[in-house]
Amino acid sequence: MNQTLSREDVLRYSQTVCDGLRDDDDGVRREVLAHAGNRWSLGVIHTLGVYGRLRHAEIQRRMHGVTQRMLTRTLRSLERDGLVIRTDFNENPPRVEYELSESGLELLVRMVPIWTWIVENADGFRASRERFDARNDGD
Amino acid sequence: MNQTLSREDVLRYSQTVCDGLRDDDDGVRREVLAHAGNRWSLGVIHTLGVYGRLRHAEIQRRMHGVTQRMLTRTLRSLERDGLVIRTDFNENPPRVEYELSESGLELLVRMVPIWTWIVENADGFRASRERFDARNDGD
DNA sequence: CAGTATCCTTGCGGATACTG
DNA sequence: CAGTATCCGCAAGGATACTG
Repeated sequence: MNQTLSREDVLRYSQTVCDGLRDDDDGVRREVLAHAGNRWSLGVIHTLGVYGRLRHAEIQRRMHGVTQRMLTRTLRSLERDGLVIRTDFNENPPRVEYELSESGLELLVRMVPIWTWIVENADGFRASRERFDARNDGD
Repeated sequence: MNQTLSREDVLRYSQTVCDGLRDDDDGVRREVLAHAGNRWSLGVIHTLGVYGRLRHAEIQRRMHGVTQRMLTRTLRSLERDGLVIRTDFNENPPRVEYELSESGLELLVRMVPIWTWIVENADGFRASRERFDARNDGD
């Protein structure tokens, strides 16, 4: 849990964040980052990471609660940024397979520590919220 | 760039993602994760990480383009999840200072690799998008 | 200075029905 | 099977004005 990472360690590296956030004219960086935070992207990346090549319906079956529409949208935006590779076999009935690109795998690798940390500390977050809400009820 | 991380390495760790995404009744985990991906949260966390304790207006000055309203909202939600500590000195004129909590620093630590990776590969993402858009123009 | 209050636009996410 | 096409509610994000 304790990373024995001093504030100085963080600062040394995190200057990149500042620089990167500023000159992002087209917003690409922020949008790639958004893949980490939105409803389905991480789930898709993870599913493809674990199971390899999958068809549309197979992904949907392995994820909880995605609609067909949102899955399509998510896959499109991931494909656009090169994180997911789409292969259309042009068959009838249609067969399309999705797999994680090298890039997508790299993102997954870097997301795992964060997600693990969140899961481990979920109770702490919940508690913090309860305290906050209690404090702000009496206003 | 090459992480020499095999697909197996990733899978070993990333099972947590799957488990964590499923039984998240109140959505706390996903919402904490969202701090990583939304417009301003990461910027605030980074700014407080670099500069330490800051007042509302000082944060705004150091970030590019945040409105007062969005900064307040962002700070509130971060405070609620215990990532940021708010200290109100109850003075007049008002003085309120914000700083990163231990928890917030831990998130920042885990965000730095992702952000660094995104910044380094931004050109690749841009290129991927152009190819994608070109492909899908001819439809 | 550190906020609220108000109004507005945009896009996310979901439900449902339809198509090649 | 792998999508589109519609329609919808909701929250993010922004502009502007006001307050203790």
